[in-house]
Amino acid sequence: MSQKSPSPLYQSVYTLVRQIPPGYVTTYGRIGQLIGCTARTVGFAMAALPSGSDVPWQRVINSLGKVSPRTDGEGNLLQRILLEAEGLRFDRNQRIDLAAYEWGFSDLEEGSF
DNA sequence: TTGTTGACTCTGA
DNA sequence: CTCAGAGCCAACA
Repeated sequence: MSQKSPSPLYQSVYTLVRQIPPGYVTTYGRIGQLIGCTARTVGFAMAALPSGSDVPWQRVINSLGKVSPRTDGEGNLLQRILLEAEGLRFDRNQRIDLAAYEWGFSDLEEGSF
């Protein structure tokens, strides 16, 4: 059952995002460095992500700790709702405290304090 | 093949 | 801290 549509690179992104536990978030750049690509490529993979997928794309945010202004429009709003349901805390400017919620891929990235 | 676009990040002011 | 510009890689026509 090989999936032909998406590139192997995309699968790497999705697989990595699936490893994110509930209540935690990560940034595009972090994933990009782990898979060996730039943040733009990671965001591109997310954009190609179909609705109803098993990938918690909602836990993927930008380095600013905020949801990205998707082209869909209401997508960023949905992301905020989903993250709040996970137990995350949003700032007055809809910003998340990465220092408390950013997941460092403990299983893949050792150390990190 | 080239050119454009995109859910980003970095550096400078 | 915020705002603005440039760089980056990958997919699509």
